[in-house]
Amino acid sequence: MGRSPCCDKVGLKKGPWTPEEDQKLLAYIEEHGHGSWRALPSKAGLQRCGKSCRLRWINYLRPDIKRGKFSLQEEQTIIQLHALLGNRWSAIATHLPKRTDNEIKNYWNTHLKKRLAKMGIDPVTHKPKNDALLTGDGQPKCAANLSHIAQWESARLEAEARLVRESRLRNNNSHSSLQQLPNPPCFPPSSSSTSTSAQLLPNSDSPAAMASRSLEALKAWNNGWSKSAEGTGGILTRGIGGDLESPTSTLTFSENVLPVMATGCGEGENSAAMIEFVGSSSSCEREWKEEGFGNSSQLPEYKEGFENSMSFTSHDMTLSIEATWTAESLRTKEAIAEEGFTNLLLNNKVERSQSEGGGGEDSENGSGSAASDYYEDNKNYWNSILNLVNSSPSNSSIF
DNA sequence: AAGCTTGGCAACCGCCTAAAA
DNA sequence: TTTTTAGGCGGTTGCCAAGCT
Repeated sequence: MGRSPCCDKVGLKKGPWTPEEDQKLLAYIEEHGHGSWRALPSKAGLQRCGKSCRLRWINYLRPDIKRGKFSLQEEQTIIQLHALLGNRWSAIATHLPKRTDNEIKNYWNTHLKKRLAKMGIDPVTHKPKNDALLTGDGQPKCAANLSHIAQWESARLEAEARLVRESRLRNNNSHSSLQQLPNPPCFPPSSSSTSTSAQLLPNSDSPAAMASRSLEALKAWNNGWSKSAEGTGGILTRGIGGDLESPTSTLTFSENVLPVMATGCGEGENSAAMIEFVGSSSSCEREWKEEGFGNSSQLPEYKEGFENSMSFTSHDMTLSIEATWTAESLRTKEAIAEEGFTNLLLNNKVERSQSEGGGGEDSENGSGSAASDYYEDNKNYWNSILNLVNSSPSNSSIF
């Protein structure tokens, strides 16, 4: 039962804006700022409701709007963030500063969604539609892991975003110019079985206390990473243990890993968050083994995909399919920057489906290839999402 | 050339949330 | 503490242009 629309008033104009109306609105805002949108139309001499003025300004008249075709990089960013955030267009738009949420939403609905669907990727779940790795009950075997990982990473990012925001508030609490970021909605979804950052950071506390606790929480989080990394031969592996444990998710941080980023958002960080899929990989691997694939060294396409397609340097493919990006992998960054992650991913899909062609999915015995590709794509896909987010502007209001 | 279909996009609508009263 | 209201968000609609028959 929301409020009645603000445009009920008779006599208010609806529909497309005329150049004259645009001019009036533009002139008024340039001179006075928009102030109260509700009061603006009468002050500006417009027969429109405030909401309509606001939309027109935000989506069209604002001077810092970039219009026209979306670049490959922008497409990639949208796809990646959509995989992580879903239809939260305003959050996605914060990573494309010159694009409006409406424009992104439209572009998704008219272009990207269809393109992904064409490629056989479910635009909602970002997973292959005809999943050859379905379990008996029709659930993708690794889907739950991916979902959990995304949820946990989201929670972590939320905490980081809060921390940054709160630190700034703390440091600049007298600066009214600081833009307030919107309070993030509860995320990850309620299905998440353990603590979320929302629980870690109760809203009732003062910003300073919250910042302090945020810091502690993040320290604990990151300490956990580094501690458990000891003895893993340089690959920092951490099950989300203790009170942050997720039953299915395992993330990995690496101190010396260089981020493979196609977006150009991040450059030179020494630490990049990367999903190692240790939990999911081993479970997937176990499942593959159970299905007669033996060990993962019998997944040549998987390894080849790492070495060629994404230029990974693999470590011990047999044990846990752990892989990391080393300095050698930097060429990947350049390659991807040229080719674009989206193309890389989507072309892989196309080529694969074409090569599988005619006979469709080899869902029986031949699923080794599909399984490995699926796994590889998941890893690549989500790693790149996380790298994207990790290298995003610190003031991004992603949540 | 005319009619029809499809795709793209601007704008609207309804709901939610947080702030103000 | 409760109610009201402005702003914001995501879903949807409807218009228009381009392409097709």
